Amino acid sequence: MKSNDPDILLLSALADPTRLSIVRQLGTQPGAVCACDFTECCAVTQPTISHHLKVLRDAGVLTSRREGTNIYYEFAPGFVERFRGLGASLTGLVQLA
Amino acid sequence: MKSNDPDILLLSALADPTRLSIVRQLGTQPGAVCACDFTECCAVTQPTISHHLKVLRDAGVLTSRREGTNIYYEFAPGFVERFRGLGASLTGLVQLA
DNA sequence: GGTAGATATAGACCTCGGCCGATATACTCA
DNA sequence: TGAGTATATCGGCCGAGGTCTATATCTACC
Repeated sequence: MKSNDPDILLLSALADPTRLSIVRQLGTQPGAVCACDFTECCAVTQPTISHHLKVLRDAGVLTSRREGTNIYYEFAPGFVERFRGLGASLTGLVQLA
Repeated sequence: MKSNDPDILLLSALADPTRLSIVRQLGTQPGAVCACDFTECCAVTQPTISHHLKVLRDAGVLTSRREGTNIYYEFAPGFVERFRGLGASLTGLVQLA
């Protein structure tokens, strides 16, 4: 399977219940969110959350910055546009208003 | 893992190289495409293509109609809008122009 | 330096799903 | 009805990846 297509990477990153919960939680609040706040939303352990955050980072969905001992995550710049562009390119000629 | 979230179903359906190739091929030509035409785009056997088409159908990406012995696939009505809406809902408050 | 808290990494386990060959089903036409 | 073509289903194999526990790394503070 292994694909290096960035679109596959992006879609795969979002196509997981735990990761989509993380992304949704980020979407419901403005600004960055501390990694420690994600452990509540999903019934998984801290290492698993950390793993999923890495997947989302690698896919270009999120970016992170350290602040003391905490690490804050937020949407990567251009992610929204990128997701939209993907949808548009998928459907190609099939145009809409 | 098993999720019944329709968004997960949709994203999972698209997050596969073979299926994304199918979707892209559909996007490059207007109207419906015969199932027999997908066997060329990907280096997989006919049963595998059939399997992927079923996944895409079940996820609500495609619809099919029989025409003699051939079966024609095309984007499900509202798929484009649904994909867009998903992107918008994911990013929630994170607004854009 | 030493301790405590937050996050990441390593390694193992097990399920999910993509792939195939074989076969079944659906349709057409003679 | 029987042969031929197109598509779907079945059953099994195997690698990818989600999850865990244990442990390492990083930072702050005393």
